[in-house]
Formats: sequence, structure tokens, C-alpha cells
Amino acid sequence: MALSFDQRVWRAVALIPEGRLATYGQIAEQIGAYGCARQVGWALRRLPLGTAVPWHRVVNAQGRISLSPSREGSDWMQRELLLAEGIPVDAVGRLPLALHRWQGDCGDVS
DNA sequence: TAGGTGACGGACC
DNA sequence: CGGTCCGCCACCT
Repeated sequence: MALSFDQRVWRAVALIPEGRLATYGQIAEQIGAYGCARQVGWALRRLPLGTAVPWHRVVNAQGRISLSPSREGSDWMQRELLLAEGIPVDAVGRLPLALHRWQGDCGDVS
């Protein structure tokens, strides 16, 4: 099959249940590319808006909405999408990542 | 081929 | 708790 890196990222992101959050590093680890969190961001960056991939559920490890200056108009959209899923977003763009972090299939890792 | 960059992460101050 | 620095690796020029 030889799926592209971005394709694998999109697939992993698509597995995130509604109301859950995942970090770029988590997705990277999920696809077997631990340490390549930035590459995950690129994959989402190349992701068109017309896809069914819940890219808005992916945030950085700081629990903040990270966006590229080129997409400065999408930050509000992601926030709205997260709020629609029941995830409160702080005024500074901070999210309760610890309370919504998607463990993939495990219960806890702390 | 080499260099620079980045939707990040973790450590440090 | 927040701002800053370095390191990470794939992609672009």
C-alpha cells in the first residue's frame, strides 16, 4: 500500500473520537514516527478543508491551538469546532488537554 | 548536494 | 506560570 506520511497522519487523526484531543507528538508516535511532531503538523497543513479528518482535535503538547501564520484565519474555526464538541477553550487558546487527551485505547499513562 | 525552514517537544530560566 | 533556547526530522528552494 505504501501510504504517504500525510496519509498515515490523516488516518490516525481520523481515529480520534469526538470530544477527545490528541497532540502532534501523539499522532507521530501513533504512526511510528516519534519525534516527528512537526511532520504531523505539515501533513495537517496540507490537509484540505473539505476532508472528514477532525484536524481540529489535534493540538500541540502545550494544549494550545497552534496554527501557521498562513492560516491565521483558521484558528477561530478550530476553536469553534472544539467548542462544538464540548471542549472548552480558554481565551488564550488553552485547552483542558489533560482531561480530554486521547490515549488511543489505553486508560491512563500518568 | 547543501542549506534553511517549520500547525512541535522538552528543558531551562 | 510564561517566555526562551535547542534539538528533532522531513520537505522545499
